[in-house]
Amino acid sequence: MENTENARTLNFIEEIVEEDLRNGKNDGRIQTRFPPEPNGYIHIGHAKAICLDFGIARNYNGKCNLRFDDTNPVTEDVEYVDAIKEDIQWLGFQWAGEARYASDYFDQLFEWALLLVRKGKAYVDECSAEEISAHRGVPTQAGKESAYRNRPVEENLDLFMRMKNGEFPDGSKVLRAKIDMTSPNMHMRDPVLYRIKHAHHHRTGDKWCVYPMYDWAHGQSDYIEGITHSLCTLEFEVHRPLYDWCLDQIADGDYRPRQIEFARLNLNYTIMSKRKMLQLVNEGYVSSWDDPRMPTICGLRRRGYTPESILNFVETVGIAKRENIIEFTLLEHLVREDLNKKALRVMVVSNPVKVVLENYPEGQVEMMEAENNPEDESVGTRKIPFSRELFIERDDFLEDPPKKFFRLSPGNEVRLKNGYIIKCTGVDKDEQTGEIRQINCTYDPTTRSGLEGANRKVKATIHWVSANHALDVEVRLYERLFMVPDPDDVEEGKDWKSNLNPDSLKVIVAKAEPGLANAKPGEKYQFQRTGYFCVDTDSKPGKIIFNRTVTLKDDWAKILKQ
RNA sequence: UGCCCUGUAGUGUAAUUGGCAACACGUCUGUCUCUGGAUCAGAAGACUCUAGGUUCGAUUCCUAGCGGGGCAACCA
Repeated sequence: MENTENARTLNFIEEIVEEDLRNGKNDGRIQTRFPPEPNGYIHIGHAKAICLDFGIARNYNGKCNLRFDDTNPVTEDVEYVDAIKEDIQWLGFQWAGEARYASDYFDQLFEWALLLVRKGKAYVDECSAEEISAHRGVPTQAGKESAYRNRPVEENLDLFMRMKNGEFPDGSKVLRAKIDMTSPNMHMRDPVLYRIKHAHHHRTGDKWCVYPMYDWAHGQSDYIEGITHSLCTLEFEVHRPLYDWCLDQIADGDYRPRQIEFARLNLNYTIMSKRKMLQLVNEGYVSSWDDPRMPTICGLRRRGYTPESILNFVETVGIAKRENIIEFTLLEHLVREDLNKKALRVMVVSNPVKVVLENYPEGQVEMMEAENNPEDESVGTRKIPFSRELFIERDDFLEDPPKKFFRLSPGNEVRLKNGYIIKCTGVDKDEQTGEIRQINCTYDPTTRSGLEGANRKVKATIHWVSANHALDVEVRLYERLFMVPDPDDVEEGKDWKSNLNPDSLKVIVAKAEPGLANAKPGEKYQFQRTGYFCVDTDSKPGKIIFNRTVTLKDDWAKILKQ
């Protein structure tokens, strides 16, 4: 019974893998790879691919390589290489051996291209990009062959070598595969294999001035690395015939890597395009790639998301081939679930109003004991100072409360978490504005937490901090970055940025229990009754900064809406 | 007027390969509680895109439609 509980059904890729294993394909070897292009930071969508690629390897006793797909030097940079490595490791994965680079294979790739030319399967085209594009035709109509398509092998060889030697300017020539200009698959209409770029490459420097295209580099790199299952997203589906064609040109034995496509991850209320993320950073809509509002891995990390929550998310979302848009609430649920087990509970008042306990001795301070996490006894307890003057949340008091309001109101009792039961006797208001300046209460000395008298039933428990002991902390309250589920859904003339939420960040100063003065960057807390918070990397001793990861579920807020 | 992929509760993923459509999130009730958190119990919600066909029986197989997505970078 318990076994079936754990036996998750296989996704379609695992089915293929197990089938291959049963058939003894590739001698039972499982080899995958995660192939990011180092032209941006990786995001939660990449996390899906990472979990798949590394997960398959892990579960089937295989290996997963990390391979940077760095065939386009003009958009790529080492800055991204380091960040990508860090993010993968933070998620809990480790690639086999050293990180690899498509650029490691440039010599081999070039040799194979030469082989293609000699076989009469590739030619140097001197048409302009525009002409090539025009000749390619449209999906519903066949293309036209280039005038250079049938030149002699020797001439192609000579020209290609001279391309490599830097004799021609950028864009003047390309090497194209000779396949079929009438193919219904556009990618088979003599795809470009090499282009001239006199560009500095972040690894190979100025060695090359011809660079392979994705289609020539990717499958061949897979082949070199002995990849068995080359997993990628749906948009590469139409490339697969070309992927296979390229491999067939250079492979001799039975072994071939197999490309399998799955649907990428989409999340509502967010964008998943590196281009758009870059724009948000460059135009100052967010502070950086690791801004806690970004769906990047580093952004989520800074926001307070745990690797476990992201892994669970990817697992829950599943792998299939149909387009999907996942609800953000699922991600939030999973981070709450994880943080509920791990986060230490503390009391922080974000919108304070003063409470004075009229019958509590002036100058007296009691140290109250508080559980650090009711879900985990092993993390123990701590002491919090209690005194005559306290801060509570302004929202926890209502002078004229509706029926279902259980918190503090005149004549009503409420429990102070880890403290006493108090009763409101009245309020002091600003004569001009009517704003409540101070709430007056009496406390019942017999109801201290842990004492017999504390067992009395009280409708609500609220959190508090001692006014004289409170620590001022900066709290960054984050909301979703976009106001609408689909940020790309805009009316004529507007662009996706018009859907940005102007209130996605609100910074406040809150009153925290004094022990938080020692909070360290990265630590995660639950502000009781409020939400989960993570100490920001900008935080320093003397200036503690918290990022709100996610709010707690709030039934009262729901009642208010009704 | 082409090719490829894909249609199962609001969302996502299943259905042991042809046997009463399940799970998670979300929604709604209620229970419990020194967090209106967590927990626990329960409910609603799906003509499985449509129409034919094969079959005792179809989400599953076949045919034809329809809807959604992708493909026309010297990007990946």
